[in-house]
Amino acid sequence: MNRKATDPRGTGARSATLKDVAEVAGVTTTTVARVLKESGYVADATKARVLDAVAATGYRPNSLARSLRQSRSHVIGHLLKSTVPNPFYVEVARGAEEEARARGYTILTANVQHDAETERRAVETFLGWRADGLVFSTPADAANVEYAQSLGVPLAQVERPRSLVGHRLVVRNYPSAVAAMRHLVDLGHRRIAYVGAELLPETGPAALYGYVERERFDAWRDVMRDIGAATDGLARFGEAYTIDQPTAQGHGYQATQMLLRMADRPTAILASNDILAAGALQAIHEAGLRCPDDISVVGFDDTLAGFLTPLLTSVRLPARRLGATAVRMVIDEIEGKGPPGQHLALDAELVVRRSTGPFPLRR
Amino acid sequence: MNRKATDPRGTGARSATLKDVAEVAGVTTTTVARVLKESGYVADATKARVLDAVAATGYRPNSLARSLRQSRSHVIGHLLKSTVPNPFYVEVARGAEEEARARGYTILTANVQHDAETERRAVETFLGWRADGLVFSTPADAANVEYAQSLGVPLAQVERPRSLVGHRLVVRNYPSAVAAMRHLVDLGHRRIAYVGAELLPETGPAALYGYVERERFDAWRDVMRDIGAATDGLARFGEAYTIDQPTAQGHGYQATQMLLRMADRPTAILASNDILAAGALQAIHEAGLRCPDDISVVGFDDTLAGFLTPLLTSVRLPARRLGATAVRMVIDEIEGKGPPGQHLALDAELVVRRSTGPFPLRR
DNA sequence: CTGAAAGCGCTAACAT
DNA sequence: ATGTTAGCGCTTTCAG
Repeated sequence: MNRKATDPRGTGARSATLKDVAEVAGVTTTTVARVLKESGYVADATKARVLDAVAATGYRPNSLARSLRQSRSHVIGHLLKSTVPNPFYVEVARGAEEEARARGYTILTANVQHDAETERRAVETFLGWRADGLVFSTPADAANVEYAQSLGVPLAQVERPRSLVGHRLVVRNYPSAVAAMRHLVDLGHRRIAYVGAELLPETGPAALYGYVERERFDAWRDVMRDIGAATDGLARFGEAYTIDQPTAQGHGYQATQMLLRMADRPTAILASNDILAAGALQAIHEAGLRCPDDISVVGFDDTLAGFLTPLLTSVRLPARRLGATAVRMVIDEIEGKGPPGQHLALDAELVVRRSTGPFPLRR
Repeated sequence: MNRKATDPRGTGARSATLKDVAEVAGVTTTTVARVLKESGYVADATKARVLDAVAATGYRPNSLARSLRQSRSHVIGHLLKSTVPNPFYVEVARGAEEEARARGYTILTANVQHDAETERRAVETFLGWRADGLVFSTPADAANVEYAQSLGVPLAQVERPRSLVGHRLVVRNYPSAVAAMRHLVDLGHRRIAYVGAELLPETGPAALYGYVERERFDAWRDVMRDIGAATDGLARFGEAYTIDQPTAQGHGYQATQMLLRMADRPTAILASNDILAAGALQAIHEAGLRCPDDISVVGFDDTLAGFLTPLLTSVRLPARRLGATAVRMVIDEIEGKGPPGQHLALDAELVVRRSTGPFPLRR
């Protein structure tokens, strides 16, 4: 058998090339290629011989060579801000992978946590592989997004876009937060606290980043105003969580402790994510109170909700669809099937579980 | 400026090639290459001109071309069994990525959940990209691993190896489970229940897969025997969790309900993972009991532990190191720096939090 | 110290 | 219905 090519590891397993197949089938590489991509006319007899040869040689197309030749890699680079401890991004990644595979693309993933420098290097790596498009699932730094954009690479930003370039995909946080609040109000609550991450300024580049928290907070404020409830001292902001110290004993825990010490303490809490809500549940438990009997809690993201005690009422984000849609937009743009720079907002859904109950208590 | 090459999207952003740089610097591609990889003699003056040209053209090496030419892609394919809802695999992925980047490799990831067919396709994709090595972070099907092995691709299996090929990396579950049990025994517990996933047969291909659960169970059984405690009715097996219905209300919950109904109910529970432990906490809470006052709980994996109420005592797995080490072994083999087929076991560590307390109660 | 030339495996335009 | 040919961008001998 033909073994003239390189075989670095000496495994004797150099994979067959088109040429190998062609020789076995007694045709040229062109014909083999035609058979494999089912284009152009090939006689049935030849076709059969070629397919036999493909099977006999164990031929496997070389994506490297194809990409180089076509100046199209069919690779999408996916930059994930973080995946720990928040499974949200894992689902985004899955959605992205499924969509890409369905369209014949491969996803290159980089977990960049929240580091601008790591993100920059990942962009360079992806461009080195001549990725046809990029997806930033929550960009760490606007500069990186704009850099890629300036190079003409089709790209999408998922949640918390950092700038106005490329496709932007967000969650409609406001209405779902309003729904969560309405749920509490319908249960009879009027004294509802808000435990969230720090709000960033409304202007400047941070405005984009902060809109998730801002929308959730605005919903709380607006509903409270609509029902004519007092809000003094009921909104607590702090650091949602630190990636390297995943624990419920952070801001959610501490803020709730303070709320419970208030003379006129709240009867319900809207937390801006499940991690904060987990901290709230912990504080409630330690204070000897019961949820939802003494106080109701609503989370956001629906990541930990199903594992907490009691099962947490939370707002579920369309994570998988977010990833899939971002990839679809980018591929459509690459293939000239869709316009660039689309802006889309997907709906989230309130999942009612057991951490919310009526007030005043019926017993 | 030279724009003869393809520019499919008409962005005017065709990236510069070695040739472009060479023309600007007034040398040949050979010289540019020499400067870039800092090998061979290049006059300082030429070097400077080349570097200027690199900067001026915005040259970025084409990994596709380099890989094709060298028959070495510097790509490692990473097959992840699942990432939801268990953050364990996310950490494995991070470890793998960090190690790979440090060694100049790129990781291609595929989330294959638990599906053998998806896994097979991912292997094909990776081989299509001529990955230099593969890492199966918990293989779904032995056949896929053996197939890759038969092709001579260096590979590693992380936890739950399905066959005896390639590098195998596991966690020393037994001693850490013994440590967890000793912790409970030291607290005065003698009636300790075990809530785990179904044990698979000890022989046949499933034996490899089942060893994780088997080791954790064996530790429970052995310690119980050592302290002369009765074990009748105290071991409960079931489905740990279903990927698409992430909830604490599964086996852990139900098994604990049954345990709590026993006449001589256990004073502590060893759960074989945090999800089962979350279910146990839920059942305890709903039964009107308190943890650890009435019953202690120990989890495994330390994934949800930090978010549960009360904070769960759990065994932390060296997830990041697992991923990094698997990649290191594979790269070492690729580069001829290490032997193939290594078998390594890493230690896990008991993290004591608040779900475990003394028995009998001191109050 | 630098250059010329071949070729990695594939595709696509152009023959025949 | 099949073949010829010319590269994609890079690395690697081999010359000079």
